[in-house]
Amino acid sequence: MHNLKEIRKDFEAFKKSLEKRSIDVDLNKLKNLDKENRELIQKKEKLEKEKKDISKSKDKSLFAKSKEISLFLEKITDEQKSTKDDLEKILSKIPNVPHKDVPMGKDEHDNVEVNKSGKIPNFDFIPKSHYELGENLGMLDFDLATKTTGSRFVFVKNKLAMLERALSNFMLDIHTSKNGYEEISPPLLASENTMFGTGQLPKFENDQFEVKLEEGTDRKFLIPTAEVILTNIVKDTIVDIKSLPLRFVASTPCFRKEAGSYGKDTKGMIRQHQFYKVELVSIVEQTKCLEELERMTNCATNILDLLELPYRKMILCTGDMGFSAEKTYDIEVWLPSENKYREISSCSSCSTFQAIRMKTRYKSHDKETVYAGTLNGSGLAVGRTLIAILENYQQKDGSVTVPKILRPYMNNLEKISLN
RNA sequence: GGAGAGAUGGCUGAGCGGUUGAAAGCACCGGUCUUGAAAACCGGCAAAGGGGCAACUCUUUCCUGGGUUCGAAUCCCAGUCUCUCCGCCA
Repeated sequence: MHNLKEIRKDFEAFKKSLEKRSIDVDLNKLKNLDKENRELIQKKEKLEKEKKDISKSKDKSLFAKSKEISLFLEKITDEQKSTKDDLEKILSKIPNVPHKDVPMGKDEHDNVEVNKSGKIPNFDFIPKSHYELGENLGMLDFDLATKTTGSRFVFVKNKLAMLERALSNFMLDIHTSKNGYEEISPPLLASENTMFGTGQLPKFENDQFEVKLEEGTDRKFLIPTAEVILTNIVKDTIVDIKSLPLRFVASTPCFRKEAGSYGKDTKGMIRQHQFYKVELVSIVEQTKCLEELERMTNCATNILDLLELPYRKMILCTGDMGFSAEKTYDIEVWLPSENKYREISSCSSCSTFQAIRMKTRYKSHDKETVYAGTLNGSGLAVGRTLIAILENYQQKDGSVTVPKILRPYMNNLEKISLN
């Protein structure tokens, strides 16, 4: 969320900075509501002061007047409250402003490649897709998931289930022992307020799975990413600056409705309603966001290096960035069957955008209370890593070689095959 | 599910109708002392919002939302959460 005070300082500049992003918000209305709101506040405070003075004076002759003021004050207060609500409603739906480094663009076609890494495998046969490989091995079962649950779910079985588990453990080990992240096993449900904090609500309610609970109780949502729950660890707190940066990692299932992506990636497990992801979250001093973004992205690509998977790093253009981000790198892994790179990680700096929503602050070195910076990134999406391994490590006979670094996590298994 | 107890500043914790934004302690910051540090002593230290170029000033906030009152952290009602005991399930 944006700081109204900052917006006010230079409204035109703010307006301009958002032109790069596709937004459906009436910024002029925002400006007017802000003005109206402040006028009402002044009126209100004047009355409150009057009332307070009377009560302090303990002058009985003025008590009746105070009562009168109360009545009027009630009206003004209601009016101010509803103006404030309208204001917040608009404000909460405005996306973060892109950082200057971010290239202008409309959609994913305008993203810019930063670098490539790894060797694209050369096959002397036509490489199969991950779902062909998985189904032939009898270790990916989409039909079974349709039977028990519905579309966009999958059963991962046998050695591939083991591989999935190995991937999680491997990634967690690297991030905790080498990259300084603290491992967390968090709740998978988040409250409405938590979802608001990271920006999933109110604008993207349609993408979320809400859990049906008893009437009258607080709403709860299945987390679409561990980012939500890990970032909100510092919700409503003034963090000790000495404890920064905070770095958390978790491997959790993620749940997404994927509304609006009907017909997209319907085959295979690229786009599922449920998938495992190892998520990295950093809470930093607001001046250190971009520095941390580079670090975090390196933590993610390091996993691909270790797995010896070819990838490229992209910087997202203004039109393709997520709601809360000021700058985002996508890491895309090579998928032989599609003959192209596909997203396997997304690392974003959210500047103070989420911190303002969550009320996460710290005392800066010059003793000011300021908002923290938050970052999140996948390190990596486990399901898609599984796909990448299947496709890049496939053999002519339909078996799959286990990447060397994972073998210790799989009883030294070297090959996944039918037998 | 039944019975109690509680929710106060970064933390611990007093206050139970009127200069209480809130005692005290810890933590933190500044100073004296010290070769340096520790200790001791002195001083400072909440957040959000409004007005002002600024010094500064005003308002709100003691879980949340209502109510009583000229006046509420303090009284009443509703809700949320936490803890203890019993039951139930793991």
